[in-house]
Amino acid sequence: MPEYRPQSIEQKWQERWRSGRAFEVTEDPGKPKFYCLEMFAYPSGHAHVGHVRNYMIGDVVARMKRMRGFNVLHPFGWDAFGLPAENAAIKNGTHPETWTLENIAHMKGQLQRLGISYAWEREIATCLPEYYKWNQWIFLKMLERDLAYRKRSSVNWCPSCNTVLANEQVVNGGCWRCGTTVTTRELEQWFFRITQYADELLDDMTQLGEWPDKVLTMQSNWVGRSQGARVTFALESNAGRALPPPQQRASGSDAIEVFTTRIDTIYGATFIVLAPEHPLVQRFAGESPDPAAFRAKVAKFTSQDRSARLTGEVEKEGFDTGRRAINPFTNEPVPIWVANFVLMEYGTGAVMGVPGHDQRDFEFARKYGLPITIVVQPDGETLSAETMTEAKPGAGRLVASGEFSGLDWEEGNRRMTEAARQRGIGHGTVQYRLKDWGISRQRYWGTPIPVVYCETHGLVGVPYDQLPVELPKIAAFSGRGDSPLAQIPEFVNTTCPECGGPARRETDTMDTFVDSSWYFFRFCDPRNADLPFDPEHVGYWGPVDFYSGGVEHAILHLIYSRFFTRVFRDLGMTHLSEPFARLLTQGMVLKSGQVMSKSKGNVVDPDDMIQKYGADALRLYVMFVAPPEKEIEWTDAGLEGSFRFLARVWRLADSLCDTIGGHGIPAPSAVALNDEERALRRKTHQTIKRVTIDLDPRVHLNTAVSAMMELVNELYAFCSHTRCGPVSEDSDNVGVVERPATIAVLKEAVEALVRMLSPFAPHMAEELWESLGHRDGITAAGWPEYDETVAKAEEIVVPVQINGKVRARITVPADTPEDDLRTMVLADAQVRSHLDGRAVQKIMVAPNGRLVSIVVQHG
RNA sequence: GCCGGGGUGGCGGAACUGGCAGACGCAUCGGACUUAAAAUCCGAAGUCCCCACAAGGGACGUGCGGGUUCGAUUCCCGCCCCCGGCACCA
Repeated sequence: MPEYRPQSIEQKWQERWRSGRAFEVTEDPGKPKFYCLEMFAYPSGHAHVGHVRNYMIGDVVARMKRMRGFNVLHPFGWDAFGLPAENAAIKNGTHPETWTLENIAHMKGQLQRLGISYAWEREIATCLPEYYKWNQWIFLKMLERDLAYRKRSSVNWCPSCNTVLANEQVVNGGCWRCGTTVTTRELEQWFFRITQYADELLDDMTQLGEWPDKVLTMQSNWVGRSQGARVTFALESNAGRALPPPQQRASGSDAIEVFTTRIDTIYGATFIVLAPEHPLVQRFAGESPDPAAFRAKVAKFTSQDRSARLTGEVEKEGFDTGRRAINPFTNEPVPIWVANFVLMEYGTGAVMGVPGHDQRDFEFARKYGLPITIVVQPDGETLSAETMTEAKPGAGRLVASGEFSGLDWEEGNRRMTEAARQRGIGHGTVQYRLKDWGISRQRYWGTPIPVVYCETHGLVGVPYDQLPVELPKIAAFSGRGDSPLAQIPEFVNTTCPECGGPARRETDTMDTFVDSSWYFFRFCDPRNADLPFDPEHVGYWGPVDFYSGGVEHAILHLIYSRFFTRVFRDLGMTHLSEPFARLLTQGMVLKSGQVMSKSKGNVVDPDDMIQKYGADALRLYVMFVAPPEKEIEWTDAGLEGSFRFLARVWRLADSLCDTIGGHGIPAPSAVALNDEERALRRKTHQTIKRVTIDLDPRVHLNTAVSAMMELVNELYAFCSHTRCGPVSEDSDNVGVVERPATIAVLKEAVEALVRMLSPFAPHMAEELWESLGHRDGITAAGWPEYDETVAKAEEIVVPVQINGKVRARITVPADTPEDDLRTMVLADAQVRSHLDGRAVQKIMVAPNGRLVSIVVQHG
């Protein structure tokens, strides 16, 4: 008997799949489609087992769906633009393109050695002009529809390297290369107007029933919708005059507009706080008695570390501007302060301070001696402004709120919003945390933004027929100066498409998240030279039915992809709004409790494991050790266990293939079976049922493997009794199985097992399938079917509880009627000894006769 | 602080809708085979207690404390801890 030697088998089948184009697909209206996708890879160099876990999970699903008759699209590609390539160029002098393409070649080899069933002919790499051309195309469409626009925004700047830094190049506030403290600079940058879709992105999450709750929550936090109102506080100098009409007032500087979610507390608003960057602050400074001192106080706040201010690590501080505004509900003047905790980026950059009902305002008021007024009294409490030690946010009844006093706070909120609207001093509104997506990167290795700046025509999009704007080759990377592209005159200097006059190219490139926001559509039509994709192809394959990847992409990538899908929809290129029907976020692979990384030196290279145990054992181990969503701790012993299991299956099938591989073996349903044969057949069908459901729809890959292990254990026991198969070798008289019924049930069991195992261990399964006498490959063999009546147990063991404790077990035929069951239980000797003569108060049978429960008097 | 997920043997993990807790595997121990070992095959095993031992029996046991129920890992209430997200967001 040949030993299980995975290496030669795996090479053999990988070569056959490749030459037979086994996983390439075309559209087939006669078959249901299934689009199975794993997040494509960043070609960082060598993939470790943590990276490839995701691909193995997807491959099990793809292979299983193929066997179940689906037309499966399972493509792969490379998220090939990005900073590490550029960093490598700066450090080692390798060109980003060379570095990237070499990494792709290596990682592709690793994936092929794992036997992942990709349609490699559809492979894409985002760094190729044939791909990024379409990023530019999409950008121009967005520009036309006012979904792309320019505005000033700040970037990280290293004053020593004299260059812009990406967020990930800022380490603890310093430059990644020289450690110099990073400052910020204002630059004109490009934005995508994702906020236009904020409501839709939030509301449509109800359609994402097959996404993890975790991801939905994260996205919903990210969009951060809050319902509230904008209210205008007039400046005191204008208090005597009648207010001008609202449209003039909103833009005028004689009033302050605040955003609040609790307009019902406005009678308790005893001060106003402006962000240091608020436009009125500069005016107040100019009008103040000592403008220099005023500005110095403002500058103290604006110079505070940006991120620290945003995260609230800086102590709350403020100062009184000396100016006052009129609370439009109380008509009382309130002081206007400036403080570092108010952010210009959110809302209107001005807030009303309600210290009685907002903890932050409370602390601020106590610190600076500002008045506190209670305007909401919670049920069963009487608050007092003098004695309270913290603010009381939340529910209650309005007090000291004029005509609104006595109302419940929610009702008050509605009425006061309406009152503000009627009086022209405010309106209900919705505020989002989500901001427009800044896509400009002052980097080389990305998609050039297809825009030129003409001296006479200003900003002009590059015409579609001139796409792509190709990245020029750069000889050397210094990591200094402006955008690398700005340093190449041949690139920068161009002509205006409108007038032919001199023009300057945009030198920023796009955020690489643009590349990944639509690649799943490109896979449907990867070589299209006229469009990003043909709507017909996406119409057939879309949406992605099963998408898996790391939870680190829960927000950005997944929300940008949802945004892009809606943009394509509005361009008439797809009917879809949601790109991914089902999402699985796979857990990480840890080694000694830590994430694998090159710097920690704890990476496990799949190639090493393949060499030692084979790709099949590696795949099986990773699937078996935990559910796909959970993180796993790598152990060599576990991998060895999986190898042992595969070798056990190998010995079983190999030793039986002469017996069960022949022709003319009857179907198990056509012959009379003895008890043992019937039991094996039942186990076979039970296993098929469990594995089928565990894989689809549940994707509980670990329990599917357990079920197959149980079947193998049962098969070994069966062989041991019938003296055949792998256990016959040891014995003196090798058992030759002659009973056709035995052969029939063995054949059914082994063939079902091999087929079910094939998504996990495809090479071995193909090899065994072939040695069992099949020619057409295991995918064509289809998924085994189970017969519910065969799977059903004939006899069941019914536990008997007496006062909640299991005291006996009786074996009865399945489907014993409840009444009979009661009688049998009460007649059972064991039960009677436990009853000990006590009277039965109650006896009940669990649904399907799974358990009998008796209640007796204690005694 | 708000939101989401979780806490089960020595370890990874099972348990579909409230019905035998610990499937399957790892590690461990024992037996068979072997001159021996490895490999393989077969078997044991939650904890504690009773019994000289075994057979057998009992108590306890799914983070903690209560509750509902004939019956709770599962449902409800109140806590503790761990992981993840958001957060001076008005």
